[in-house]
Amino acid sequence: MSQTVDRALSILPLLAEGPADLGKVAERLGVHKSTALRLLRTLHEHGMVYRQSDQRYRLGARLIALAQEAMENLDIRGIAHPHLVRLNEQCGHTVHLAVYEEDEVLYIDKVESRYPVRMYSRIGKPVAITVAAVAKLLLADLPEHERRALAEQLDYPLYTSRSTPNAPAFLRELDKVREQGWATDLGGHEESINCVAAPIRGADGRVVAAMSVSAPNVVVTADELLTLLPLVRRTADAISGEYSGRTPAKDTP
Amino acid sequence: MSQTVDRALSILPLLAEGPADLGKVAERLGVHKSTALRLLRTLHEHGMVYRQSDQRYRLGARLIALAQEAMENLDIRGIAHPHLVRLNEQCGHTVHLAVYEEDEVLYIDKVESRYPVRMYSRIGKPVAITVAAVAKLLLADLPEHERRALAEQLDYPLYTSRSTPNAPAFLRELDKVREQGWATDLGGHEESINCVAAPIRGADGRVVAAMSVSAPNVVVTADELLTLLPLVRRTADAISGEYSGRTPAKDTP
DNA sequence: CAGTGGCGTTGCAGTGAGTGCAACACTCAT
DNA sequence: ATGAGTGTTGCACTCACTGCAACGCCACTG
Repeated sequence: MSQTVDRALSILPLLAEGPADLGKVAERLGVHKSTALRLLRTLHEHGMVYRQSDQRYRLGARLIALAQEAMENLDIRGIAHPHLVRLNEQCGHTVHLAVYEEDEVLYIDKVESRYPVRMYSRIGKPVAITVAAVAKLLLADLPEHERRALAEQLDYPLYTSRSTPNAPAFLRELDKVREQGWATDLGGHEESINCVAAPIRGADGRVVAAMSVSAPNVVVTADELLTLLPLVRRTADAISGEYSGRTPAKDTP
Repeated sequence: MSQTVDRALSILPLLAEGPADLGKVAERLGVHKSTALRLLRTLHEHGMVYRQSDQRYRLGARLIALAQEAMENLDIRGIAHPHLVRLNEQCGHTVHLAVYEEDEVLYIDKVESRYPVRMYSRIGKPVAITVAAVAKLLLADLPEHERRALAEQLDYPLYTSRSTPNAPAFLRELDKVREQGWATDLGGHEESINCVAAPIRGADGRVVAAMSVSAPNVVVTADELLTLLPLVRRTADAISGEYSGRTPAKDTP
């Protein structure tokens, strides 16, 4: 809509790939160097980009700080966090909280496993949308046309032999997940890692977030992990109750 | 420099305070509603803002994802991380890694304490610049005029009775820190929390990052924490060596 | 249910902000 | 020295951005 802003914002993902110099930015944007310079300067004034000692630009600190505030303001996160911690204390495994937003699912909170073997993930990282248990729950709740449209436009990378292979299989899986009210990922993203997930709902019953417990095979088998399902669902329901205002937040017990 | 981009970027910190509707954004920017609308639309197309169900805008997912990539691309972080983990395994306390950038110091990595009592902090959060041990190290290394200028323009909030009260005291503290090559924060930010920190230097000897170990009084006294200083310094030096290319990265031992 | 106020949205004419050019300054290699 | 490769500046042109006014839409409300 606004050409100048559009160009300026296009610089950010470009720099996310790695530091770039003025010439490269101008080239990638398809504009004159002087134009790119002015855009970069404006971004710089706002701290969105940083000029390192070799004169190249990279993403700046303000961006990180803003993202930080953005996450703190997601009220579901603040409500859920103590519940996630308690669940982690009970089962010891990695606990994740994720939300859906504009064709992406991303982790917004995480409590690390207390076992020495940990899985790799980071808050803020978009999840493997076609296989992650939390993604299935969040997408399963979308209106049908939106869900179909999204499923069609997605890529279906074969992380493992158990990854969801294509859109029809994915849609079937989503139907199943919606019906049963919980989801799993059994080695669909990384061969040896299993997850079990449950939805968090708002007052209107819509799924606003999803949480999961993940553990590698070497710690517990998939079957053992599934025995945690009732606990995970109870936790998710407790968060739902508090989020939708049905249950007042408990005083720290 | 560029009015349109400048205005658009000004929207982001505004939304970081909390969701806002079109009228409020226009008012705060001092522009017409239609202008604000176009800026917001452009931001929206890039995923920087999100329009929630009540039509108000808040910061979007792409912003969080970008910040994520920004941090992953800081090479000091990748190099330091295994060292931080090892240090945490040895002492059990919370370990932080921080960098200075454009008048701010922010945490870019963290390994959680293994004790049940943890301190609050988050990756990406700007630190209390006038009291944090890592901040002292990073600022102490700035060129003198820059250091003085920054010290003058800072606020000196009295978090506790031991907080640095004003610019002259802060500059004296920085001189001391620069001379001794390490820094502490003994209850200057939170009454019961102490930190000990050491600098990480690049090939040219300039401080590029700082790391710290933090623990609350209830776990170890300040004196006990100080006995960890040699270990912290050795770890910082090991990271320095690897970062500046003197020591090749070890194979996982 | 017509009336009213508060929102977001659209089309348009005017103009000033953004653009690209060309020349310049600087730093490295050769 | 000489050259190629950077980033930077000043300027004339013009097109993209601006603000206005009118419109559509919902939620109240008397």
